Formats: sequence, C-alpha cells, structure tokens
Amino acid sequence: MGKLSTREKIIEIADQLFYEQGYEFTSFAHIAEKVGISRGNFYHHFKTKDDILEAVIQKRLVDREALLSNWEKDAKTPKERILLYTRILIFNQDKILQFGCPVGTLTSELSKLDHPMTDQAGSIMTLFREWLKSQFLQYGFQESEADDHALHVLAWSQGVATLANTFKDTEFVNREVAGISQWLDEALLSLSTQ
Amino acid sequence: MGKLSTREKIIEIADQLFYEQGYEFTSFAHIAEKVGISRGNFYHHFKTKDDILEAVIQKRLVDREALLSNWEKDAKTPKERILLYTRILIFNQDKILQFGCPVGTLTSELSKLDHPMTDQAGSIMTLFREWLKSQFLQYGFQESEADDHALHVLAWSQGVATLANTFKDTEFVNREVAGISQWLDEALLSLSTQ
DNA sequence: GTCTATATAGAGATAGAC
DNA sequence: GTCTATCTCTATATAGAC
Repeated sequence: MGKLSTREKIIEIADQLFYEQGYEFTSFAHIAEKVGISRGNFYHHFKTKDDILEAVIQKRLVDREALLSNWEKDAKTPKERILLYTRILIFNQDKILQFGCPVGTLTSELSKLDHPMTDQAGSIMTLFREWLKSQFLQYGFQESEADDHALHVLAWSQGVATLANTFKDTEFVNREVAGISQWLDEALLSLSTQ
Repeated sequence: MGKLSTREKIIEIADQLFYEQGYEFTSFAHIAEKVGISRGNFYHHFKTKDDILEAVIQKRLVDREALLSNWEKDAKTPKERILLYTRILIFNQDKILQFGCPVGTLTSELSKLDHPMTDQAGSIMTLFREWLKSQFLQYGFQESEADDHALHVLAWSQGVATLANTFKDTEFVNREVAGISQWLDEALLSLSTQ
C-alpha cells in the first residue's frame, strides 16, 4: 500500500484507538499524538469528532466489503464461506480476547451514547447479515429462514466474542467455533430431508 | 423497601446511568442532578469515580445473587431454572433492545478502558456461569462439560442481547430464546442416551 | 450531611502565522 | 498542510461555611 496521506493515517489510527479504547474515551490529542501531528493540523482534516467517526465507519465498511469479496473467491461453497466468517474468531483471537468484536462493541457504545452515527455503525453488522443470508439462500432456504440463520450465526459469534473478552479463554472460542460448524451441518442436513 | 439513604440513591441512579449511557460518559454532575443533590454533597459519599463504580458492581452482584436465589425457589427443575435465566431476554426486552445486556456491556467497556475494576465486573458474569454450571451438574454432567454448557448458554444469551440492541428485533429474540430451550432439550436427551 | 465556591486538568474547537 | 496560541466548556476533585 505504501504511503498513506495524513488524512488516511488519522483514520487508521482512529479506527484502531476507537476499537482498543472506545470512542468516547479516545481524544483528539491522543489520535494526533499517535499520528505524530499537532492538534491544530488535526482540525484541518476533520472539523468534529463525529466527522472522524464517520470516516472510520466508512473505512470499516469498505474493508469488510473487500474481505467478503475475497471470501467469495477463496471459498468454493457457501458452507466454506460461512465457516470463514466464523473463523475470524480464531484468526483475530488475540485482539478479540483483549477488546472484543470491533463491530459489536462500537455499535453497543454508540447506542448508549445515543449517537447519531449508531445506525451507520449498525450497517456494518447489516453487511455481514446480508452476506450470510445470501450464502444460506444458495442452499435453497426460504428468504425468512435464510435471514434467521444469518442472524443466528451473527448472534452466536457476537456472544463468543463477548465471553472471550470476559474470560480470555481460547479453548472456549475453539469449542464454540466447532459448535457453529456442527450446527451448520445439521441445518443443511435438515434441508435435504425436507 | 421504603426510604433509601442518599448513598443508596446515588448507587441506584449511577447503576442506571452506567447501564443506559455507559460508565465513561456518565459524569458526577449528571448523577448528582438526577439524585437531586449538589456535586459537593456527592463527594461526601464517594471520593472518586472508581469508588462509585465499585459500589455499583457490588450492588449488582448482591441483586443478581438474590435473583438466582429466588429462581432456586421458584423453579423445581434445573431445566426450568436455566430457562428462567434465558427469559431475562424476554422480561427485560425493552431495556435490552435499547441498551444491551448490563453485564456484558459494562465488562466490555471497562475492558477497553483498561479499568482496574474490569475483573470485578467480570465476576458478575462468573456468578451466572457458576450458577448455570451447578444446574447442569445436577443432571449428572461431568464438571468440564457442565462448565462448557454454562458458557454456551451465556454466550448465546450475550449474542442475542447484542444483536437485539443492534436490530431492535423482538421476534428474533423470541426465536433465539426458543432455540436455547430446544438446544437444552437435546443436550439433556443426549445425556440419557449415553 | 448538605451547600457554595473554587482549583485544576483535559476536552473539543478556532484563529492566524508560516 | 502544518504549526502555536488561545478560547470555551466540562470534567474530576477540594475547601470550607452552614
């Protein structure tokens, strides 16, 4: 990727700090210091804290869309793709044990702050929801059932991330990810016996 | 219950505000105003923000212990008791749609703040974990399996609370709570066929 | 126990020189 | 585009009168 503009650097650092410390706690001074610029310069790029939050959410959306697009290429079956989703919990285990799920924790925080960007943050969850739903649709599930399954996988993953953060238990994460895989097999099996 | 002391009133309001707005965002001024006392008076009762957080967590622990104790009386079988736990998601649905799970969201927030009380907040989750485990033990599950099941029920509930907050979908909550009940039946069935 | 007044630090945000 | 200097507001916290 090479060089990033100051603006891009700010977004990247802010993304990281919002995840690791939370949005409310993270200050402009903190971001500016990590980027290596003055606070005055910071305001040249972003006028308000909401502006930078918006840019961070936008970046997360773009990043996740690229991720999903890669999975479409890397995995041949919808089942493999769904499992790739659940394995975020394993690939990013270190971060998740420390800070939870970036999507779930940001939405939760903004929701409590009654922040105008809450719905935008939720749209990242919606992105995964729609993508998971499309995988289930490819197996011939009805619209509503495919969506129910998508929400179920999302909820399961979110719960695992939350408890992983609370108890710092990698074995638990491995067990639950295997559990999702098993549940998926059963869901697909029930489909063929209908 | 009748009259509450000023101290008790502060703890109660702080408990509510930490849940609804988050710990970091809630200020002494905000709590004092809702209690109807001056900031100066506030400091007579609690010297630091950490002190009041500690009192809130302590109160939550006591409240939850009383809740679990009631469930032991109200429900005759371990299965009924576990289902009472999952039905918090239904009883408290309005609050959960608005603010998520009070236990999970506080632990998550404190974890990001790297707050010294993070582990104390986690002990509320541990309380439920141990209690759920003891219910599974009564069915003859092995120690480790009973604990795995307890964590599974906890994670599932946490995930449902997170997504309920994101999507404000009561039907989803009802479906998932029914799903936990069904999973529980299957887990108990697998036990008798071993 | 409760109040007013105040100290101090940090936040978000702006102005203007370079 | 980057900086220093500054404004304003709000936060935690303290002192001391009643």
